[in-house]
Amino acid sequence: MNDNQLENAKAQMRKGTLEYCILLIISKDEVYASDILKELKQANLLVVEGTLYPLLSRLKSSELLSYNWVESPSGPPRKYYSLTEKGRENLKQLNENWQVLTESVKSLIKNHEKNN
Amino acid sequence: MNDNQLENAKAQMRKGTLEYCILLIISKDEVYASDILKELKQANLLVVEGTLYPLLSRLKSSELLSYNWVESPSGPPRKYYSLTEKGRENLKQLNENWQVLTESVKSLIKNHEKNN
DNA sequence: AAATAGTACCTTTCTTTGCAAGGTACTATT
DNA sequence: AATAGTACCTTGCAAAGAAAGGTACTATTT
Repeated sequence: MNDNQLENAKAQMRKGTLEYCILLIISKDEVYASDILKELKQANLLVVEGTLYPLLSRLKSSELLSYNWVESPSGPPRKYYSLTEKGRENLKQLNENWQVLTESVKSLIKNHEKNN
Repeated sequence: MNDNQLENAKAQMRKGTLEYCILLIISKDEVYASDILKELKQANLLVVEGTLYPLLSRLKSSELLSYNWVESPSGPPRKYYSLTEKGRENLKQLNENWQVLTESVKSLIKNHEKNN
């Protein structure tokens, strides 16, 4: 049993937003994996390669993302991702859902604060 | 492969807040499982028994929760849960973490909106 | 008294998924 | 030729949500 329950719960929170955040990032510019990792890091949302690559693949095969290969100035070629139409549609819904969720949590906080 | 990617991502978001929300609910009053399910439902956070019971057990064995048996006016006895000291400490940290996370997401939204 | 319905607890089984670790391959530099 | 840096991906493990099924207590109906 893992008894770092606190870190665990924090990780859970972060995970929940992962896909949403990645779609957000890709919605602006075409980016490749390292760009995404960098932006998530700047936003305090730590993610590693072993998480990101499979997730990008899943989103690709669900047709939310497309990519094209672009040669790098130095090193191997890169996969630059962008949102498909379906991806944009999806992101819009996740935006709404995120708003609803934060409101829900806010109401729970309000109804349960400072009674202990 | 499950290709309801949207529902999936929404579920992910909800899951991320689950433990936090449950601790919030228990922080106010002693409650038993059905109370928790009811409150989560009211907050649009659907959860089922098969999710809740194992989670409560985990929180118990991590010593964030304690319970006592209370006889029901009709039916089998109930486990009424309350937060331990450790549980309250934990909740405080999750509160902070939730604030930080929502700020992070907010900044991502700000930096990536309406450029498509 | 037996059967049924309602409530409350819990477990088994399956699937998804995050992540550490390891692997391949391309380019540039030493 | 060897090393370092970058970029892609996969393998294997563990955690955890959820559907379905199980046990047991009480109250009501037949």
